[in-house]
Amino acid sequence: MNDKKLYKSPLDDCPLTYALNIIGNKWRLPIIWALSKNGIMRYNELKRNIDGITNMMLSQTLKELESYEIINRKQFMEVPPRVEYSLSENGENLIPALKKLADWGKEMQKIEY
Amino acid sequence: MNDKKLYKSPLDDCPLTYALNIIGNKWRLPIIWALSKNGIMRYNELKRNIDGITNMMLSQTLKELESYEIINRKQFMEVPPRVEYSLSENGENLIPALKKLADWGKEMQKIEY
DNA sequence: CGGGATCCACAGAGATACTG
DNA sequence: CAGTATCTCTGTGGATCCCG
Repeated sequence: MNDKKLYKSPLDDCPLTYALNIIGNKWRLPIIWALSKNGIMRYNELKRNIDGITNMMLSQTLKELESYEIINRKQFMEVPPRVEYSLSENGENLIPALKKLADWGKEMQKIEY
Repeated sequence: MNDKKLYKSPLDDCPLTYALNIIGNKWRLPIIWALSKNGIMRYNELKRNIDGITNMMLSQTLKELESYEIINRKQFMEVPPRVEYSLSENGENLIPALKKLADWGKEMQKIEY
């Protein structure tokens, strides 16, 4: 399961660098954001919600986020298959920090160019 | 000056994505962090302080941060040349948000693996 | 001292097609 | 429905050398 996990810097001394490695990839934020807004979501629901993401990127990123225990994956043994994703507690704890960053970003957008 | 600026997504709708594009590059955080700790710093001082950074990466990243108006560059017409860098107000405003993220990262580091 | 120019390597993202 | 497997390509970072 956690055979690979981080592929950036293995020895993440700085907590800030560590955090940014987690959310820095292209599709992680969109997924976290979507789950934060909608609560529990299924695979194809996420795919429809996140514009431009491919199956490969979605499933790969979901697996990574799961390995960080930022999201929960709940699989139902049914036909057709059903899998539900949601933010874990770690994931929820991230949201306020992201909001702060977003506030800063909003101010920045106003003054640039 | 701002002939190129962003080379990620030109139309950054989301303020969060916008913020992450700004701080997401490899050396931007280390530079911001160093300036936040030390106040005013000279070029070679930064270089000594940031482990592993090359001239190219340092000067390029400084220019980018300057174009975002996150840092100030003050050049003195002396021989030998002297240039001082420091955080601008935008840069200072970023620090609290980063601290929040770092707090989260610290919690994450504790529970993983 | 404080950079700039050029060339190159490689990780990470994308396209496409297939499967339990 | 919920994913995987390959293969390719581009952007970002790095090495090295040069300049005012």
